[in-house]
Amino acid sequence: MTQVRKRRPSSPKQAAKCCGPLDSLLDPVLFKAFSDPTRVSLIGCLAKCGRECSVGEVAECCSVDFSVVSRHLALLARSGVLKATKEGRTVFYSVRYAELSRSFRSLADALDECCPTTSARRKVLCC
Amino acid sequence: MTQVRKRRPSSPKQAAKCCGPLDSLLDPVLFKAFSDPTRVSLIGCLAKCGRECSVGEVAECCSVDFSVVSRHLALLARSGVLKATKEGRTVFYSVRYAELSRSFRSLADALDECCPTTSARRKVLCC
DNA sequence: CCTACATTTGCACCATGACGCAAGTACGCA
DNA sequence: TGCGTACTTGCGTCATGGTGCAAATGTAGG
Repeated sequence: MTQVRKRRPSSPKQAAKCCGPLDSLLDPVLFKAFSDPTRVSLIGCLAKCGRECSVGEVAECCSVDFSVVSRHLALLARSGVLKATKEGRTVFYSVRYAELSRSFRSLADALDECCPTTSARRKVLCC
Repeated sequence: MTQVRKRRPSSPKQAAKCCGPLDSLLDPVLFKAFSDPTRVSLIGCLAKCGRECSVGEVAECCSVDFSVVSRHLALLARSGVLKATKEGRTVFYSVRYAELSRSFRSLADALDECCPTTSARRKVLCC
């Protein structure tokens, strides 16, 4: 044993609320939505389409199973990336461009505020 | 069997290069870096710190094992989120604020361009 | 009501990834 | 060269998540 380790078995995966608005903007749920290549390709398909698409239409875009597409689209809707509109038995999905743009832009703003080159160099010690 | 499915067993997880700049900006690697709560808390710790931090300093911020912090920070550096600077046997990590801000801002721009409310409604059929 | 269609859900399988411990590496210093 | 410090890496374990198939659900139309 050559090293001191900290082992607090309770509360793994806690979110440390640290740096002002940055923490709330870095939502793991939103980023997880974009972290899978299949999901990204589905978003790309919807973007290329330029209109609302049904699950079946999106499924024609990619090689995975129909049910997989359904699950991915539902997850993306839950994450706030897509908007789901049900018409009869068909569900139309579309990209929430404006909301996403706003999220990423405010995240960029928050990052700029933290940037040591633009703001004065802070001396706050970590924890 | 009540449903037609497509099964192209070759090339799973292909990235469909669809909608102009959007696809290249939606890099799953970058988003995967932000998709883990522990990693996000480490980033928050570095942000709160406001300066370069060693692995040991960051490790004091959270409850996970030292080795876990080391791995997460290395991954974040590989993903382009952090900058690693080695001084002797100590590695200092800092957040690439400017680069990240630029990435997210250009992503927001690309999303705005795709937005049907700002640009003319397109009629392109998907696939 | 019955049937066809669009989508969702249950289940099993497998790959990936996060984690902790221990051992290994790299570096500075005496 | 030996020791201590700072970090990395190998390995086993466990949880999560992506996938495909089949069955179930929900919904319109005859």
